[in-house]
Amino acid sequence: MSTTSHKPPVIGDVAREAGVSVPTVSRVLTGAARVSEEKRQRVLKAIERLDFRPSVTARALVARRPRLIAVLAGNTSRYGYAETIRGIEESARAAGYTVSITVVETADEEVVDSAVALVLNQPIAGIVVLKFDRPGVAALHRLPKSIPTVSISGVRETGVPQAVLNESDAAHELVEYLLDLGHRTVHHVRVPPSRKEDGRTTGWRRALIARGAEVPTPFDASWDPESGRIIGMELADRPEVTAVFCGNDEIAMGVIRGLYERGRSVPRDVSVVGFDDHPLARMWTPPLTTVDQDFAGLGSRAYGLLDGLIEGRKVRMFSVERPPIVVRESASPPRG
Amino acid sequence: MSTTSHKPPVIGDVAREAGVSVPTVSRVLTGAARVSEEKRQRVLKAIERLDFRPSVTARALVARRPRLIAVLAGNTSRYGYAETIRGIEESARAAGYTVSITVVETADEEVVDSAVALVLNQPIAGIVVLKFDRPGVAALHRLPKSIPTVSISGVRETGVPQAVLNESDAAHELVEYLLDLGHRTVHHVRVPPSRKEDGRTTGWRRALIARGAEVPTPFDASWDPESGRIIGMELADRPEVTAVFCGNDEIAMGVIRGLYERGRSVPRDVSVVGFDDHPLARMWTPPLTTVDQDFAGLGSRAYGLLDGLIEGRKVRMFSVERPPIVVRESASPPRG
DNA sequence: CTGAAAGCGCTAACAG
DNA sequence: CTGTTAGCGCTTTCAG
Repeated sequence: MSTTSHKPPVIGDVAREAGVSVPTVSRVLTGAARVSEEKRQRVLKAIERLDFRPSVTARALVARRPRLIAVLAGNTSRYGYAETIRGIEESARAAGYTVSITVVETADEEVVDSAVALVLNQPIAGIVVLKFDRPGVAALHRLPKSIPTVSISGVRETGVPQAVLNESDAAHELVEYLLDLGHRTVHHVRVPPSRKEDGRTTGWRRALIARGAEVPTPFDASWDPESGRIIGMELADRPEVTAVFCGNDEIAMGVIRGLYERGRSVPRDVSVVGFDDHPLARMWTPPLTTVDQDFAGLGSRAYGLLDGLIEGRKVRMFSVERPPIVVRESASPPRG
Repeated sequence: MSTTSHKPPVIGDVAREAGVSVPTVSRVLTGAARVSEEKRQRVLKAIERLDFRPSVTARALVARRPRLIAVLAGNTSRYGYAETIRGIEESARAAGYTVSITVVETADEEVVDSAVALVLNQPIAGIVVLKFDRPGVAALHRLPKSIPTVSISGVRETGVPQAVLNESDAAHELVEYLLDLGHRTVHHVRVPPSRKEDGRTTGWRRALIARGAEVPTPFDASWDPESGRIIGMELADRPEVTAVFCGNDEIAMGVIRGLYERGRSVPRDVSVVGFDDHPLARMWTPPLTTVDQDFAGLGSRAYGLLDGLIEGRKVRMFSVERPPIVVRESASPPRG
């Protein structure tokens, strides 16, 4: 006398349907022990007939460790973020983990706390926090120490294990390249920093100081290319500006556009370089000189560290990589 | 005599530490019933001291419905995908859901099945599948019917409830615009279609036929702008090509670059239009004429449908929006 | 208000 | 091989 309920079937329903005990069903489900072929078939049939799917929650409660990795980020769709997440997901998936994403919109306490609460409300094996911006940094600070956590950043910092792209060295090299071209100094348009100063800005500053060049006040852009365009228009009115180092390629494209709208040509009138090697950087006119950041690889390395933590292996605190600069056509010697 | 174990504390530990029963701890945790202020404080202290966090898995098993929404997509980092995911996550988070992402790399059966298995291996409340490509379509077909599912697409199709951006109408309008400018026909470079033909291509074809224009064979690009560049170079050698409608802005930018590298100018020599209104479309030289696709809104609408399904409300099968075209400077009347 | 008792759905340990 | 017996960690009756 089966009650036609509309709730999903449970293992007991299958057992009854197949005329076996619950553990026997479990055995065919997990393959943990041998079951006679006959009962096995009956069970399989019953499972099919009932469209039964074991409750992952119940399974998790009994034995299995969580197979979910949470990513906390200030953003998901901008190039660097999206690629980093892609790298994490790809590696995690290969290892049988699912990745969840929760964005931390601002660094406000409430916002951060509610995002963190959301994350902790899932059965997670570990957390990756993208520390590219203020919200990311804030989130990291609110996470309980008891959960395996790694961070991703553009600069080495103590705390949890960290995957980093050494941005300051790359920026340093890029600025030196500009200086070597003959520019007296290099102006800088930065993206929203994660703390006082990001690696890109630090590298720029150091290179300038090392060469005894003047260090101009940086311009502040948002993540929107449009903000770069506005700054580009301002820059167009300042003849002393001959070289500009932008915080990322999208901003560089905006800056170039702004310059162009004000009648200045790149690189003839002013050289502009970016950072990241966005897929469109090479399509731009002129093709952008920039730094090739392997974000997907970065995400992948972060997963590697996290996996070590989860498995209880001894993991090193840093996985650092030095991104190479890629010279194209948006920078040249200054005029005259 | 407390055993100093290194396993995370459970509710029983807290109860012992506070000198109360387990249900009492549970009551202060959930606020489900009144607890004397004194015991309440003792419990809170014990929780703090032990750094206890209730097992979400156990909680889920007892009562709570899953608070995880899975997104299945062929890709996560390309503009349209990333923005759509952002829209889903934003709405889901506002409603207290976390979003997981799993990529379906190809439409191969094994690949699709393992991605689907990964998703079903989490306690999920519902699924949204991005049906922008073959892998997405394939994944949708392998999903059990018993789980609330919605899809996102550029064209109306029967099946599960669906959020759609009416791409064919927009493409139709864009092609008409080009024809009105005086072009005899419009060539088409398409991105990888999700089925025989995508809405963008259908709209293009229909517009051409409606006007009695010749329908040239479309060119096939990948998602990589570089593939657009290659095609652009080919196009440069064909003087009969005066207008090109590209499957998305990134491809359009590649096409323009290829044309440019072969000495042709846009829009003077050939008009090129894109699709999506990528943030860089407006920065491009020339600024791209395109279709303004509200991907984030699309994701948000998809979440709305899914939420209805999860809550058991009656939900309509379609949430359709018609994206507007945005005229900028990459298209003009043909020369001569 | 509060403790004892009874599960949630599944797997593991233990006898046969 | 297979059924019975115990839980996993938490919430929810159900008596007091």
